[in-house]
Amino acid sequence: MTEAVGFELREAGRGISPGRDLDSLVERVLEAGADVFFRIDSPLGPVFVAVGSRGVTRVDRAGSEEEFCRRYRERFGRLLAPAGKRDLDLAERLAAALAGRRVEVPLDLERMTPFQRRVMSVVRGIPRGEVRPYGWVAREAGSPGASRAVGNVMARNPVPLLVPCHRVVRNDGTPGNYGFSPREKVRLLREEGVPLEELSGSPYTATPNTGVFCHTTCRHARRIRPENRLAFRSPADALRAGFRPCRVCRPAAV
DNA sequence: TGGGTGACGCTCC
DNA sequence: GGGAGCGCCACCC
Repeated sequence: MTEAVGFELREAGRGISPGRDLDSLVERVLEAGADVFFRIDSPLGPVFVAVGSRGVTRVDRAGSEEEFCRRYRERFGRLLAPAGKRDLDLAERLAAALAGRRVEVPLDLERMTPFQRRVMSVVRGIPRGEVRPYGWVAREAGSPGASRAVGNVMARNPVPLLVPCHRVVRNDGTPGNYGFSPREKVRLLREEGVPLEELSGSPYTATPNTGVFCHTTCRHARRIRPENRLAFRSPADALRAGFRPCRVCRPAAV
């Protein structure tokens, strides 16, 4: 079981006492004055995950343990101690969340601005296998037109995979950039079953049967049979053709 | 405080 | 079709 999540069975650091999950880990974090880190296999390969008293603070690709701890200390001003056997439940939950499954994992985004937190919350809600454009994220976060600012937030996402910034793409349906490289973004999206070729150039899909148009990866759009599909390049085009936006994926403001 | 920056988006050519 | 140029917005220094 432990091998399945790639969790390192290392004894806990100084001051860490027994506990079963996040609540008890929180108590121990507060006692020890140090946050706790895990090394877990993920779709990005092995990553370090740091957890503080309020939740996950950082996900980063695994280099050396020393380097991760040093950078964490510089950025957060806190020490890191390796998680222990007692933290297996949380390690498994983290592994599931990193793999894109819907698992409750608290995030500590205290250091972010209100706009950044709204963006993170919107992006966190994009389901596996679906993508949304930067402009849509900006609108849903309450700042229509701030798509470039959304890109800035994504570029500094402290918890990649847990906040799936790889599911945010350009308005024209092309993948756009990614912190770990655009190729990595494409790979992650393919693994999640996103039809990138179909998406590029026709990011919106409608059907005359209902008069509704969706983001092409919306779960409703993906049920439309090929012979009933109409592709659109923009919400404006779909609206002009007389379609109304889907109430689930909200491709346009109503 | 204000100018520089950027994982964007739109228009023009 | 695709690249250049510029606007936009939030954030940083």
